[in-house]
Amino acid sequence: MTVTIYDVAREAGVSMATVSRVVNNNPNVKPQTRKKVFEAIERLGYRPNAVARGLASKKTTTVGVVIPDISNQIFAEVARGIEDIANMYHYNIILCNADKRKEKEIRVINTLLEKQVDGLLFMGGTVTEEHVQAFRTASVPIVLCATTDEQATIPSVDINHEEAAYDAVHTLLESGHKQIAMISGTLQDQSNGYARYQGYKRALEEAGLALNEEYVRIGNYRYESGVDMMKYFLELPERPSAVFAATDEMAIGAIHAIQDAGLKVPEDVSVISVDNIRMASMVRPQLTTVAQPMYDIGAVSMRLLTKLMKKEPVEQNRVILPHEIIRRASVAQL
Amino acid sequence: MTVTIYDVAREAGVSMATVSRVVNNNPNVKPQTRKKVFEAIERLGYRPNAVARGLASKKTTTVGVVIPDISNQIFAEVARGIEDIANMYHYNIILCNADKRKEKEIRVINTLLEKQVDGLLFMGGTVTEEHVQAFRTASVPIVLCATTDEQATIPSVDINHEEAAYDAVHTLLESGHKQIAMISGTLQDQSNGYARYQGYKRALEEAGLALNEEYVRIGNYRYESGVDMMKYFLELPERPSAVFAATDEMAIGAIHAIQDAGLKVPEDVSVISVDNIRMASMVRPQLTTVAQPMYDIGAVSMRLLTKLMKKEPVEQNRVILPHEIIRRASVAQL
DNA sequence: CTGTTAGCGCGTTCAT
DNA sequence: ATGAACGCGCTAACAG
Repeated sequence: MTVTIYDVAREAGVSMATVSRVVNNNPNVKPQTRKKVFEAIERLGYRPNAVARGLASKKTTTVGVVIPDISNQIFAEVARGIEDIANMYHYNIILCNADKRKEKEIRVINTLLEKQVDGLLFMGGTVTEEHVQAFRTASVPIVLCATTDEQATIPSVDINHEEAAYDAVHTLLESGHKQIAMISGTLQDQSNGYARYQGYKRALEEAGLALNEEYVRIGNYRYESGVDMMKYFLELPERPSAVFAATDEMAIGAIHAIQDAGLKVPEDVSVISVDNIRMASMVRPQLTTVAQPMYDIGAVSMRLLTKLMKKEPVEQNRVILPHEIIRRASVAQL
Repeated sequence: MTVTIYDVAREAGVSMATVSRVVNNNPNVKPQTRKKVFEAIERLGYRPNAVARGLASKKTTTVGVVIPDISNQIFAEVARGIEDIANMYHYNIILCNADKRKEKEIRVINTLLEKQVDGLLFMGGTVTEEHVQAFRTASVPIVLCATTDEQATIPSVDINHEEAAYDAVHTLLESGHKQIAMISGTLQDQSNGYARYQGYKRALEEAGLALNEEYVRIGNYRYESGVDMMKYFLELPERPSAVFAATDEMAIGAIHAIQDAGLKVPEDVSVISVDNIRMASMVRPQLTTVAQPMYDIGAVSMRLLTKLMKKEPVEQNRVILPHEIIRRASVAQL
């Protein structure tokens, strides 16, 4: 039924070793023989069995990627970067969605390892002790992508979230704002939620401004929570003149909440955030935000992983990519 | 170095066959023996090798999914549906991005087949003769997801795009609009671009309205082209009173082009489209659109595939899911 | 340049 | 209920 390397060998009148050489581009084959083999392959419709190959060679030319949420623009963009570089180095990708649930993350890490991937890219999400534990049992390299572990023991590629947030708030400060609210992500989330909140805090402190608890709400990174939290701020006796959202999505929600209340952005309230997803320029007014280089994060982490897999020397196990403020139209000068 | 079923067998004082039985939940094992084996597995940190297992059993419990564009909200949503059902039936997913390029689509189909997936889900995109050819060489079931082939020979799950478009335009007609422009996708794209254009045409015809060539522009499904095409319409001597966009993204672009020109939606121009992506309710005014059940398309197609893989009987090889108009705020009554 | 041979780690008869 | 032995399709020495 299925045609094997053996059938091809018989059809071409050579040994299976020769067929294997041809298929694997081994130069040690006479051109004529090579041609015969190719013809036999064509005639029989032979398709190499990657599973058998993987077992024999102990390599699958496949890397596993765990993604927290496939429907999140940010991760999708990072994934593109990963993909492109993977392709370039002839690796295939197994993308596994983990729903942002730790239990499922651990599970997919293990199935990926069972499938004998040559390397693993763990994207986004918080890296707990349990994760580190699971990574430790792996015999292949792993790199964290768009996240880091607290002990900084695992190779990773990310931006400095604290600084990005600091820069965003600082931009507001520069424009004369003093009543700056924040729509944060969960403080449990080490690398994103917590770090961005810390950046907000530091910027205020350095400006000599007191932290007002009423001015900090915790959202869930999504649009709807941006709307809700902004509504809350709008009803405060002393309305903030600007708000910093931890993500673009929440910022866009905030913009709409402001508009729905009959106010204008940025005239009445300024909005800024971090991310620079495509949607940031698909709102009116267009969103001013601190861009994180999503594609590059993916690309660089995949590149790092290829080096690790090939046991090439790497200069840096832990790379921080630069962020950049994109000034659009959602922040007013006071 | 790597611990195999053999090591476990020795450690537990049984044969490898017994270990295999335990790992595969074969009931023919004395509870006590089972316990011993589990302990040995634990002690050694044994992790089954899915590659070896795949070779021996000729099953990988993995299905391949080719996705045209991972950063497209629609496909991401469909993928979630696929994922959930796959999980339910204990299949793993290999997600492969194909960049909407035919050549790459064919390539990933082949690598997926080489990897011995138990089934294949082909998502979105146009299905050409070449695709059908590649599918034919497969010895595993394949289902098309959010697309169909012209000859209707391959199992598929989709909506009726022609009717969805018809309903959208009909909604405009009902509201009294007579000058209805369309921002279409490429007419080369059988299942989406072309079909939706046909629906537009039929609705106009049935209403006794002439098709005005100036009122039809071809976009590329994305926001920017929605902006551009709308600008074109706005400069026409006789501005349309409503526009039907083939996708929500282009519709949102159109809304912003209208607003940027100092006009209002829907007072000056109404906008409607097909898709109902999350962003549709993340604009002002919120977008009226014909919803396609993206999650369900994914879920149903995966369910169909599981049946095919298990050789269970299926009632319908080709399922059309219902669409539904979501009335929000972008269409005015004239 | 080509063929022979021995596994890779595991599922699966077939005995016992 | 358990074990011995074979083979899945291929790569990788080793010979020649």
